[in-house]
Amino acid sequence: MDPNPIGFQHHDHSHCVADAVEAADRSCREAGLQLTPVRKRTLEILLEEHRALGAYDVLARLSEDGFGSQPPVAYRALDFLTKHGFVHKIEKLNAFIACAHPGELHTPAFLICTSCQAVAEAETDPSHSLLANIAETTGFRISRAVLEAEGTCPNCLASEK
Amino acid sequence: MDPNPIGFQHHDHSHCVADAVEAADRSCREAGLQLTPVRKRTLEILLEEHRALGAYDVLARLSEDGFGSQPPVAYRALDFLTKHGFVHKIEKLNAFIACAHPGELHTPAFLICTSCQAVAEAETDPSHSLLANIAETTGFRISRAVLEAEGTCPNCLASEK
DNA sequence: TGATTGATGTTATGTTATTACGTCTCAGCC
DNA sequence: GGCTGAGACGTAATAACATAACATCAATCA
Ligand SMILES: [Zn+2]
Ligand SMILES: [Zn+2]
Ligand SMILES: [Zn+2]
Ligand SMILES: [Zn+2]
Repeated sequence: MDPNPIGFQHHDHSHCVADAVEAADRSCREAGLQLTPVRKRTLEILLEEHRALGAYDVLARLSEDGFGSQPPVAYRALDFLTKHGFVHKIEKLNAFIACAHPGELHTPAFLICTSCQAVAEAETDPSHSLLANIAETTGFRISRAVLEAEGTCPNCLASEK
Repeated sequence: MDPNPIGFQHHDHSHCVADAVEAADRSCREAGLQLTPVRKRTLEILLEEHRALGAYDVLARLSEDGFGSQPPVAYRALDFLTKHGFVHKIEKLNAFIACAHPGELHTPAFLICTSCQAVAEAETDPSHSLLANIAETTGFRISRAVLEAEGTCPNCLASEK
């Protein structure tokens, strides 16, 4: 299985890390946010891997790179990036992944392949959202939604046969 | 979708625990499953509380009742109940809650009030499911879905004013 | 200058979950 | 009866995930 899928397709990975970091940098400057070295490096790590990483995986990499070696170092950077939409947490995996569609405000849905561990981020249509409908009928006001599905990705389905 | 999710309304709780346990008992006998004392007691505990409980909360109660005191005791019972649809795990809370609509196969959606901690289980319409649509367009085969929303429940919205 | 804020680091601890292994029971079979 | 395999339950030990509390430093600003 491809160790490098975005969504479930192959792609040229060589430039997208730098581009995404650059975009985040610009976005932070505009918003008055500090994309500090640890934070930037954390984002790079997630982009390079292009898959969901646990906080301790990230921490190990940061530590190798000369940053602090204690859990709060990773958790704080991940919190910042998550809070500002550059990274998402996959609740089902207790893991983090770089946003595949940064910039726009969105409610992502994740498709998690239990065979190859790939994670794809799909966009949802807010107006037709299942949860929005439920919220409307029940009078519940949603602030954040978690949409995750486990299953088998197209690649793994194909190779099963 | 269920227009009347259990969770945000008061209701007479006195009989529903016994009824639900009875139903589970019957269902297990029919399916050739063993609803053993620990498993039954675990289900009772979750039904009595009628809210999401952590595995260690459940464990403490089981231990008080003379069952084992080590984590696997709770996790194994919860795994059994979850696997067979009597209990759901709320990923966002790392907690477990008794199913509000047992018996039918379903993909529940949870509404989690961050103000009062109430959790409501709403039914979803599989055919119109957001994730089902995504799966169709991407070729991903879903085996399990996690649908959870955090926000404010109708009761808390009302008392905010 | 002194106060405030926000970022980073550390130590220590808390919370959630699993692995590994021994025992018991019961059903199926000789 | 005695053997065997499967499944349930118990324990000890450990792994994996996450936060609290506190010290330091730099930038900002009255
Ligand atoms: Zn995203
Ligand atoms: Zn796959
Ligand atoms: Zn349910
Ligand atoms: Zn509430």
